[in-house]
Amino acid sequence: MTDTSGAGIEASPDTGSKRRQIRPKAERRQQLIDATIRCIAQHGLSAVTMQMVTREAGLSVGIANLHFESKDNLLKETLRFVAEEYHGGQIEIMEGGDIPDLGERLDALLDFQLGRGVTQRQKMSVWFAYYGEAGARPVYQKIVSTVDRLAAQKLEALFTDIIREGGYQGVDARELATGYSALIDGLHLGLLVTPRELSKRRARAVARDFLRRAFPRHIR
Amino acid sequence: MTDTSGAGIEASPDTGSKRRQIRPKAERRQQLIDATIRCIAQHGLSAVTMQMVTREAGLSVGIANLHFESKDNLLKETLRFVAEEYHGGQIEIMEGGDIPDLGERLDALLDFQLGRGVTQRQKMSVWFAYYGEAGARPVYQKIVSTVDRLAAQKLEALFTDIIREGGYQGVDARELATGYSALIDGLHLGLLVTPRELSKRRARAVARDFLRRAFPRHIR
DNA sequence: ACCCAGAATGAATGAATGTTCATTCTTCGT
DNA sequence: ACGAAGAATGAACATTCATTCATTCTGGGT
Repeated sequence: MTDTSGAGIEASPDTGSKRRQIRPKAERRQQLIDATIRCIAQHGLSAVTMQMVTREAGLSVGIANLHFESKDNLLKETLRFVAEEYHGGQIEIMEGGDIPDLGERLDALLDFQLGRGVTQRQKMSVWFAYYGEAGARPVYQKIVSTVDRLAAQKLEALFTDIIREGGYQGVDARELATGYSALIDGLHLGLLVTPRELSKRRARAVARDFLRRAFPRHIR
Repeated sequence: MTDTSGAGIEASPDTGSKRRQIRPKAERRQQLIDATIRCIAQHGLSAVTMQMVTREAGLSVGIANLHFESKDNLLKETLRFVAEEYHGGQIEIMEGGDIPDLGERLDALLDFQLGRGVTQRQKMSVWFAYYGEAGARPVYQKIVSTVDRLAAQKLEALFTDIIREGGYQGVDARELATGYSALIDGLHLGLLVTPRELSKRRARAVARDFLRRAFPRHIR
C-alpha cells in the first residue's frame, strides 16, 4: 500500500544502505516539498501530518522543523513551489521565443495546461487543496494571486497580439483572457472531481472549442 | 468580527434566557449544518472542530454526536446539503415552467450562479473546501458527481432546445454545456481566491460573453 | 399534578499530532 | 588523521481534539 521507498526515488549512489546521509539544505527542502505534494495528493491537505511527510521523504520527524520552522511554513512553501512551477511553465510558453507562430503557441499552451500524466494530476490535487483553504487563509490568497496576476497579464498580451494579427472585431483581450483562464481552472476541477464524466480528451476539445470560436483564423 | 451571537440567530421566543431548549431532531440537524457552513467559510475545512461548530450553533459539544454519529458524518451531510441546494436551485430554473422564453431562462440561470451576496460567498467557500479534499476522499467525489451529473443533463437539454430554436449550426450541446459549467466553476474560483482581480460584475460579463458568442440570437 | 421518554449537557478520557532538544553521526578542511 | 561545524535522529512532552456517558432537564401525555 504505502510506498515506503520514498528514499528510493532519489538515485542514491550507494546500494540502498540505511546509512545516515548528509545533504545540503536546499536539497532536503526540495525533497520535503516533493514528499508533501505526494502526501496531499494521496491523503488530502487536512489529513497530512508531519510524520506522514517525513516518512514519505524517508527522513526523520525532526528534520522538517530543522529546514522549515513549522508545519505551517512547510505547507506555505509547498504551495509557493507548485504555484510558481505551474505559472512559470505557462509564462515561458506564452513569452515563447521558441514558437513564432501565434496559433501554434496557443496550442502549446493548451497542451501544457491540460496535458501530462499522473504527475499533473498530483499537482492539480495540491492546487485545489489550497484553493479550498484560500477563502480562510490570506497567506495562501496572496501567494496565488501574485503569480496569477503575472500569468494573466501575459495571457492578455498574447491574446492582444492574436487579435491584432487576425483582425478580429468586437473582442476584448482582457475579458477573453479571464474567460479562458476560468475555463481551464474549471476543466481542471472537472478532471479532478468527476474524472468519470470528463475525460482529458474531452477537456481539451472543450478548451479548443473556446479558442476556435474566439480566434477562428488561428485555431484549426 | 466574530459573531458570538450564534444562538441569537434563532428567533427564540423567550427573552434571551439560557434555558435548555428541546427541539425536534430535524431542526437541530439543520442548525448544526448551518453552523458548520459558517465555520468552514470562516476558518477553513481543515481548521473546523466540533467545539467550534457546536459553540457557533449555541449548543453543547455532545449534541453533535447525538444527531450525527461523528464529525466525519456531519461534514459529509453538510456537503450533501450545500451540493443539493446549489444544484437544486439550478435545476429548478433550467426546468423552469415559470420562464417560457429560453433566453430569459439562461439569464436567470446566470443570475443564480453568479448573483447573491455574502451568503453565496459562504457557500462557495464550502463548495471548494470539499473540492480540495475530493481528490483524496471518494465519498465526497460521489456526493458531488451525483448531483453534478443531473445538473449537467438538464443544462445539456436546455442548450439543445436553444440550439433548435435558434437554428444554430455547428454547435454541440454537450460540449458547450461542459464548457459553460467549467467556466462558471472557474469564475467562482476566481471570485473566491482573487476577489481583487475579478469583480462579480466582470465575472457576469465574462459568462454572458461566452453565452452570447454561442447563442447570439438569444443573448443580448 | 405528575411522570417519564428522550433531548441536552459538559467533564472526563484516550488517541493523535506538532514541536523540542539532547545526542549521534558525517563530512570537509587542514 | 583529526576535529569541529552542523546535519540528522527520534524519544519525550504538551496540547488539542473527537468521542463517550453519567447526569440533568424539558415538555407532552395521562
